[in-house]
Amino acid sequence: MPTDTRPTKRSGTKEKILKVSTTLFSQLGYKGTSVRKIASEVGIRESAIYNHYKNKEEIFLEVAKGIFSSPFSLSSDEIKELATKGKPFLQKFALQHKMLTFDKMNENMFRLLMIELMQNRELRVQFQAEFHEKNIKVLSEGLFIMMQNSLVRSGDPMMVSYEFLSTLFYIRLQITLMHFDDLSTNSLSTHFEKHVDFFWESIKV
Amino acid sequence: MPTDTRPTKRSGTKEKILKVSTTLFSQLGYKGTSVRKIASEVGIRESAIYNHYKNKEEIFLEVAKGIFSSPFSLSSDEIKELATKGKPFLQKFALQHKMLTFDKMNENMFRLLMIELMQNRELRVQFQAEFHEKNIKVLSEGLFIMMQNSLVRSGDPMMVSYEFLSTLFYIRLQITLMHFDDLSTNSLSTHFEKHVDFFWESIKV
DNA sequence: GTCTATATTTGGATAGAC
DNA sequence: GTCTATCCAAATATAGAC
Repeated sequence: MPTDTRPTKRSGTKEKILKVSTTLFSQLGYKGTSVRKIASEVGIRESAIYNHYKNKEEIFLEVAKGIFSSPFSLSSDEIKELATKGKPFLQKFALQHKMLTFDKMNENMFRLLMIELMQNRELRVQFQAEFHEKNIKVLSEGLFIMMQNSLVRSGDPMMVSYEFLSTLFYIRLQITLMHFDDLSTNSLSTHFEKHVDFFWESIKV
Repeated sequence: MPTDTRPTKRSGTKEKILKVSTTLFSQLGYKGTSVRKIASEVGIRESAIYNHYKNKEEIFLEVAKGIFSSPFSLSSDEIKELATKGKPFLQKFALQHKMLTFDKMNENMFRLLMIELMQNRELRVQFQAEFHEKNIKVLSEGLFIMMQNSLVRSGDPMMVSYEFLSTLFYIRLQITLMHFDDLSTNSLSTHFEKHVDFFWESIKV
């Protein structure tokens, strides 16, 4: 059987719907985005949408899947290795956040998260687990090692992680807001590095 | 003329509309809140709403006015006085944020802000000016004085203020999210104080 | 100032021809 | 898989009686 007999005809319409929807949802939110608008941008009629997705909700859920999927992560081994060096661990962590912040796709996802966070309980639960707790865990592991090695002053690793993470979040929020209005983020782009420098001075022994 | 001849008949309906709208907008956002729902909660018909407000937008703008109006502020004199003592300045500032966070009305306003921030340009501009810059200014003034008096290590007051403010914001966001789902914020309620303690240790000479 | 009735628009979704 | 046609529900808003 040399011929490709996959059932999916690859016209790409489904992918295009998803792409257009991602942009619209991240700019207008769930309620602000109509199936009409999606269809219009894709270049097909509303009814044709329903050949690919059961309803608007299904499109949104597909889009929302991408919110907490990060292209970056630190393995337990990487954490251990970097943490013994001290500052480079924080630098790496902050750099990953910076890259996410300036990545177009992740920016859309962050915007969508902010829009729907107050209106979607499931998203709040996921934010707590997939963003907050996950990041606190990674940071705590690193900081715990640094404390053991007397690289940083001792304290509650979770609490110190909280301090470090919260500023990264705020920088990301501000940059995302400015990008929305096509404002320059030059002055903010170095904030990630400045934050690491300030923080390291704060905790190093 | 002993009789009160004010043109406004004080039935209180207009105030009730505003109150109900505030709650609904802060829970469901602008698009999620219908005039129907507002009228129903107030206990009148939709059409009666229009005797008090021109349209839905006008109600929203009236509600939105309260977002950046804070019952707290620090005068220039208060800043100078507290800043010379060092830590008490930061404690006072953080305490004010804590009170805002746990005040029902301000919690609604913060929620509304978060919902509409990504969808309303005017709100983004106001957030930058009325929240971010205003707070950075107050903090910078205090920190500048502390640096002059050699109470804290020298550095860029604006940058240090940014570090301090961002964590307050993140704590507030988390608490607001948890209150939305009726979750206990016991473990978070002391974060404001812990943040001040940690931060003071970080910057004090 | 509130009501009933109604106009109008917008949005989600389906049926059936091609 | 896409189109036209259509339906239905929900939402904003207005007119006019009481």
